[in-house]
Amino acid sequence: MTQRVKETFEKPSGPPPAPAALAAKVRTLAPSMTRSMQRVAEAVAGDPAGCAALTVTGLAELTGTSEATVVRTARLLGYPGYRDLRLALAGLAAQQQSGRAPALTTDIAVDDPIADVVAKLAYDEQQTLADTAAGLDTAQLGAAVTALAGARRIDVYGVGASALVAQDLMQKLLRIGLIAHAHSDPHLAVTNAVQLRGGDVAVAFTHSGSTGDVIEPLRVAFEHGATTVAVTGRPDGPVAQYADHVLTTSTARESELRPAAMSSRTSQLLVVDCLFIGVAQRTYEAAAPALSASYEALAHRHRR
Amino acid sequence: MTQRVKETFEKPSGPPPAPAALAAKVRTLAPSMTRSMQRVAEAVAGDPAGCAALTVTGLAELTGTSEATVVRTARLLGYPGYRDLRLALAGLAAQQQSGRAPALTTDIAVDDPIADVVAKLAYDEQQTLADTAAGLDTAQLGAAVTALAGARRIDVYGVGASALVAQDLMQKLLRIGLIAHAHSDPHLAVTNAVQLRGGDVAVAFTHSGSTGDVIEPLRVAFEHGATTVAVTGRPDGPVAQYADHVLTTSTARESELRPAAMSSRTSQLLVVDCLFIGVAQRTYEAAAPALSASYEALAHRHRR
DNA sequence: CACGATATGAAAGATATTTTCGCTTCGGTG
DNA sequence: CACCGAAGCGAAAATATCTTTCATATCGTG
Repeated sequence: MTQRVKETFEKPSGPPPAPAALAAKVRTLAPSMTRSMQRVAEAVAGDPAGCAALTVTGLAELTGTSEATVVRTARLLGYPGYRDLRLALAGLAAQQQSGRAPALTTDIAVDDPIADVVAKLAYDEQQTLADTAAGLDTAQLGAAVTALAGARRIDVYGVGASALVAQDLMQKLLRIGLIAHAHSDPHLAVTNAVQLRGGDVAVAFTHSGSTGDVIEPLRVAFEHGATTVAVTGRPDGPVAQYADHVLTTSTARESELRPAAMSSRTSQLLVVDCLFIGVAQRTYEAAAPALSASYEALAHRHRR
Repeated sequence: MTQRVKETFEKPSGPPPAPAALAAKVRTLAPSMTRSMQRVAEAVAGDPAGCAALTVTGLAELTGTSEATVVRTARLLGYPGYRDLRLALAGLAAQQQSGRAPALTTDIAVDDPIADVVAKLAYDEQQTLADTAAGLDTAQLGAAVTALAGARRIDVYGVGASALVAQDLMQKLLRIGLIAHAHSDPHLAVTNAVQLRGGDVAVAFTHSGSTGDVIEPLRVAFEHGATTVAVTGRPDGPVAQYADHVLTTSTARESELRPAAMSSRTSQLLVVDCLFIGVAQRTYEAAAPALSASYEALAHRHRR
């Protein structure tokens, strides 16, 4: 068995920097930012139009940081430099200007009436979906789909809330005739990961990007030559180290009443759906009959 | 000695240069432009996005002119310099980009590019959320929340894709200190339902409203005096017969590639979240510490 | 409290933009 | 037809802006 090691760890190599996904990206990457960078990111996300009018030096002064920090932030957000961030900012500003009013989210309070809770939750989850869609790297997604579609065997890892997402992916893949297993028991996951080899695929779900119980089996799968996919909210987290393809899920603000698990689940499930549809497309000949077959099988279990 | 004068163009004194009116401005000012400037203006009006990516030098070369001419053109168009023209160009490009609607009303086709799949799925799920929120009966929801918050014991039923939703609800309820069990095995579900009595709550998830494996335990729970809640897409289906409270989930159109399970899951999960937040609000005193406690317990399982 | 790792900004270095300035062209004029 | 002046134009200098480097400051950790 050859020891696989990932060489480049910093360049996300995302194709073109996303235009509208900026706010989402800021939120997604915020945790991995330093204090100074967060100040810059905050300013940028808060007032795109205003910041677009500033030079590096200007923005540095405004945020009480240095030019270097501004450039670093721009890089982290996926642009080659400040100049390009600025262009994107101008674009964003123009969109907001012409488009609809920017989204403002209110937190859910303890004494909110139930109707408000429904409205706010629905809104937040819609936002999460939009952010996720905007932030998804379609190249990575396509690569993951290709790998899945041709896999001999697929393992899916996830614990806690992500275990359900893993199950969901497994169910869907099974339904179109692929061989998939979802593991939520870390020990069994590792035990099974050892069986994987080239041509197989391992998918790990972890919002934090640092869930040891999920990283471990992914690492084993990676080192055994399987194609590995990480679905995480922290594309720069430890899990990415062992992932051939990283799919980024969006992070919504969480509050006391709304744990992160809630929006991360929504986000992860969208990714699952995308993977599923993508694979179904690629394997259409085989998937179509399988889909209707499983539907038929269910019919008789329904009363009438 | 010849008196040399700094080459300046009159400021139109218009406050900010218009963003979208650029094409018009080019046409208006074309007659007063020199040949070289016209070439530049033409390029700019013809391909804003492309030009926004170019530096002065680049645009000068592209148009076969010089940097100076490019700057002069920018001035004539009302911008202080090329830099600002470039920003406006980026904004214009972004507007045009977002302007054309991606025809999201269509179904997902087998040959849709992956980017379209993402957009359509996200859009559909957003739609599902909106529909669900709009169609949810807050009175029923409130009643269900009240029942859950005061329950001695909670059973949750769901099979197939709904099993995951049931699990999700269980996980959330457990996290705030309630006693909940999710059953996906119909036999065990019935066996356990027998244990329920007044003050207990049973929740059933079934999109079709006619899944026998889920209706049966709910019926048993109902007959044993438990408060029963049905989350279904068919509020008039068989399951409603044994439900004290019916929460309606939305049904999106399904197609060959997009099974109903997909949108029903999204819809059901929103209901779960609403129930969860509702209960957390009612039991805030107990829930708040429980929430942070479970968060703490998880922390050490994360690397770093 | 020492240590290594990371974060940060000042200033040097590289690019991009703006200005300067002379060359060229062209139309009119003596 | 030679001459002149005005306007167009671009090469290159001057300036502004962006990027990189590097030394210092800071933080968490053992």
